[in-house]
Amino acid sequence: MKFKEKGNFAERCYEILRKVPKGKVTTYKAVAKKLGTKAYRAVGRAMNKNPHSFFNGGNVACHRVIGSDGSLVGFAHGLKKKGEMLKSEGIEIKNGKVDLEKYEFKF
DNA sequence: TATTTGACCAAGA
DNA sequence: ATCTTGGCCAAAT
Repeated sequence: MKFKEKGNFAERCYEILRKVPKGKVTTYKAVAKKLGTKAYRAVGRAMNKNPHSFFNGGNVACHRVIGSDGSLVGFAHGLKKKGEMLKSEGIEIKNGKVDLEKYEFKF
């Protein structure tokens, strides 16, 4: 009984993102690792789709996900917007980057 | 079914 | 420090 359950992967990502408290951020790598995979890219791609975005009535903080380097890699509505949102949550951004040491939320 | 893509990452030049 | 290359995995086309 091997159920591939494709599509479940993305759902998992959203669940994890929901666990990230306000004022904290996580990295694609961390999420992928949590899922027990190395599909960093797949995670980000799932965010791009983000069926649970705030605009869709969901509550997945896709903007709290950043690169392992602390950079705001990308955002569906523009990196600029992403930075603003993070600042609004109390996260300090320096030179377009976030201090992972301070704001990275560990599961 | 096969190919391409993507909000990544690490290493090399 | 920046740019390029290769590798990784899942979803889209």
